[in-house]
Amino acid sequence: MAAQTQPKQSEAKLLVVEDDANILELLSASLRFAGFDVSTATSGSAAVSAAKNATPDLVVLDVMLPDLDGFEVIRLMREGGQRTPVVFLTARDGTDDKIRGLTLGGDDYVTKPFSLEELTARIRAVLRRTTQGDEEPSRLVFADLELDEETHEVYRAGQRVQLSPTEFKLLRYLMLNANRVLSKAQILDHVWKYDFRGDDNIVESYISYLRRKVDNVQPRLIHTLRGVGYVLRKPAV
Amino acid sequence: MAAQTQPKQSEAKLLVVEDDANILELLSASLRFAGFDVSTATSGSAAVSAAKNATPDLVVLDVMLPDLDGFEVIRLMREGGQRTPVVFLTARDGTDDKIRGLTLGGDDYVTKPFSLEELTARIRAVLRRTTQGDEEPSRLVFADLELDEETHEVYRAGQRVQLSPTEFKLLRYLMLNANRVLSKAQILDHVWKYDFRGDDNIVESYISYLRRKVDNVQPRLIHTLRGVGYVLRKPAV
DNA sequence: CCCTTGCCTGCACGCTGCCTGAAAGTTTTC
DNA sequence: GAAAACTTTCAGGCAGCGTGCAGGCAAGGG
Repeated sequence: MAAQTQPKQSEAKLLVVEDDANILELLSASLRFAGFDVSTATSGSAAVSAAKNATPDLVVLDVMLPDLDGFEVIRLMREGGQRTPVVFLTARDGTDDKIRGLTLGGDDYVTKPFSLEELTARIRAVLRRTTQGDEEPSRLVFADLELDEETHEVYRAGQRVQLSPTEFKLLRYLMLNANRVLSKAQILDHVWKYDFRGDDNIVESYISYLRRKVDNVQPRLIHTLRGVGYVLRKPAV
Repeated sequence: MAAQTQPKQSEAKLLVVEDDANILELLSASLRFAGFDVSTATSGSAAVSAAKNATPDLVVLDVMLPDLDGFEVIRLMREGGQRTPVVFLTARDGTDDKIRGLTLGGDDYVTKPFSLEELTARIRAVLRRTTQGDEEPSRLVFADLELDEETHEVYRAGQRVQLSPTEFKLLRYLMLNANRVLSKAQILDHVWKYDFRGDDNIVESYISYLRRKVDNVQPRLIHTLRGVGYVLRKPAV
């Protein structure tokens, strides 16, 4: 495992609202580690008052809560004059029409089960577009590799490359952690959904796909460290 | 065994939780020797209260415990507001799917059987990244020999050298104990897994590999003390 | 000076970890 | 509802690695 101080947007204050203790723990541990200042609540009413006191920059909000649902929570918060952006966590139902139209106000949502990579990417995106003065670019660059988080476009040596969703998430994770050695377990924990029960081999497969698509030219950027993991870096000097 | 005052991070307080008496003894003895301030517990509930009282900087935690499992222990500790980082000890079973998610939040894990070298390296890595102000560099330097614990890169006289996992661990152990004479038995005990039952000759073999790869230039740094052991040091003046 | 002992290292064997092609299963798209 | 795209699993193959063995060499003592 490697340290993971996210370059910027760290210290943004997040309020995470989730009643499932396991998921709350999962979220708060990894978001704190990603550099956010995290506070938590486990019910709708607690969330409303926490939002009043803590004035978070963004709320991560499960829509399914024991007392009020997420929409009520937001309504109450906004009646109080707060216009805090929100990333909702929703069940996969799909039938939940209320979710539709959420992205209009600059908010976003992620369906459960999600991957941490995906959630943090959404959080970063929402913060990026709600923070005026947008110092935060949506384009990741490493060597001659470029990845645009907004348009989902990827270029290697100027050439456009088409990636599948999982390939894209994996590459983004590698780029965000360039020069850091990542174990397969770590990659699995961040890039795959938290309920994934497959084995490490799938990481090998996707590394293989990525190599074919974006690392088929010199210099090679994706390196294997046998028995340890993978790392995105410029070759040794 | 020789004295082994680790340069820094010593005096960090560790809580070691393990129900197997032999392993607990092995761990606490060698971690104390490595300069840590070690307290112990042999059950999950004892661990929770010990953590409350002793406020350790890091917990070394077997996931398999007679009463609560390691995950419960951590959840209880964190519900109590403690954010202590953890290095988990897990069986190699693989059947334990709870292992997923362990690398989140800056924690890490080591599978049994492990080598002491490996465990202490993980402990140091976790402490390094959870201690703010990170005074602790991940780079070991001795003469013109450099070893980066995070990227696993090794340089001799500026030249990049590729090492196998065991070669890397052995060199790290030598560098951490530079100027200290290490017997073959001692090296075996620290660098190889604790259930290794082979003979001393394997240490000779790996010293030989290391010499070829990183000690093939002047001045020679790896020295044999016939009948005693090996030592990494600059030649006598 | 020779013998003993400890150390060095080339070699070989088997194992493990990794890569990748292909098939099977799933989801999305049209 | 069919086709396409994507995800996941499986298995074969390969290279790197760990380990034991044995021959040779060097150091030190008698």
